Amino acid sequence: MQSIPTKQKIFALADVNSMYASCEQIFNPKLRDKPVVVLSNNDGCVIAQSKEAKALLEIYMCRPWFELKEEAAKLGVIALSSNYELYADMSNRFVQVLSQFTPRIEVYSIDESFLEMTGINKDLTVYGQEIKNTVKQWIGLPICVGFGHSKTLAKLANHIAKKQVNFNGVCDLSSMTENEVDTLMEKLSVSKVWGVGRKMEEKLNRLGINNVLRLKRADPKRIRDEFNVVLERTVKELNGDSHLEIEETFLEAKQIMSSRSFGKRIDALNELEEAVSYHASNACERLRQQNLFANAITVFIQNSPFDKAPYHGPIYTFGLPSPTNNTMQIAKAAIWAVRKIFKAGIYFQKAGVMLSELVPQAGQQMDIFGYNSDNEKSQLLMKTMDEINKKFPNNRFKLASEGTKKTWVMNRDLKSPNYTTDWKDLPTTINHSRL
DNA sequence: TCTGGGGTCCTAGGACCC
DNA sequence: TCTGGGGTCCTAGGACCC
Repeated sequence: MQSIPTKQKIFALADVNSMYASCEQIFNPKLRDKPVVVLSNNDGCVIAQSKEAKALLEIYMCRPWFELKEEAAKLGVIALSSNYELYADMSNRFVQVLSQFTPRIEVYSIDESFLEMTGINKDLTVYGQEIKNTVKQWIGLPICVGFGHSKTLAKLANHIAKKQVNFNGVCDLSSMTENEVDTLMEKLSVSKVWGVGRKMEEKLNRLGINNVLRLKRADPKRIRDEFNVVLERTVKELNGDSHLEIEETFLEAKQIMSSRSFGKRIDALNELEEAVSYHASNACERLRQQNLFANAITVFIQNSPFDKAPYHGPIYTFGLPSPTNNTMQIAKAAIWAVRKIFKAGIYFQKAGVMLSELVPQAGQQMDIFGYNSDNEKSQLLMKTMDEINKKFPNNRFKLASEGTKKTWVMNRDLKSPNYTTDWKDLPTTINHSRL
């Protein structure tokens, strides 16, 4: 028996255009209307391009910067290291503005949010323009908005709004006729669908499903047999049958990871200990922000897959004696683990710490002596540490084991100032003359 | 010299139990 | 002379997302 939807839902997806590049352009007028690229940590790869940079060369994305540098310089492309403090702050402001338009928002990533629009009796194309213009006016970010009867359709609508200029940044699939929607879908490759990556695209194409319309019309049962339940759900969502809800509630993390590649290769144990100690401290800070405690820790170190030497990536996971979020305890455990997996003569490129089996404060277990190993004194110390670090982010209060030399720290040579989160970087008339 | 970091969900297969 | 079947839990690995 087929269930008939009593009332179709409506979702919107609001997404910032070239988020990182746009943030940089807002605060530095010299970057406006210029080709700008933002680089990953260590200035490794291109992870964002302004629309001007995209126009020059689409394939910059995800390619290593050292290969592109020269050519980019000739084309007048300006490169910047990523400034996550700035992007995170702008992202919060973006969500603030969106909350003016609907009470139900799901912050999906740093640059996109789903909005529940069911029951909002307005011309959504007009409403979308209003959202777009308000965000632009209040915080300066350019966005696109897509509407549809499922999250998957809202995502697709957003893609259309972004790529097809005649939509002027807003696409509402929910008010179109089935024929109009199908015509749009027929022109899009399946890889544009949320949840279809490279592997699935290849397999779908082999089965003759080479555009979105064909995926929409595919038999869900067959898709489930050939692929999995997730893609089956996607097919239903493409048909306007909503299976994914807005997730407003803050989901508790299941694991917290801190890892990063080094600015240079490292073969000394003491430097690896410093890096691992830093990551333990960083992960613990995020653990405490969510009032969680970890039961298990994983430490890994690895050389680069791009180096000539064979891949070596030892990884060690073990349970902690009792759930903790104490930086000193976890850093000690991490150092112990890295000593265990360290091998001399390997030039390591990356290290990381992952905390898992996370439990909320209430679920904290007592150890066999009947009291928490995280006694009140150490809790107070952690709290003080977090408060100091919040006030002085550039002068962190940290463990001695993190070291002071930081030879392993990543390169961010081209980073812009922290315009919105650091008083001394606040844009002023004086700073503007410098820009 | 230089090739991101942080996640989630699902599945298959092994171990173990009755 | 027999070698079933179903359930659960765990782990590793694949695929995907931004």
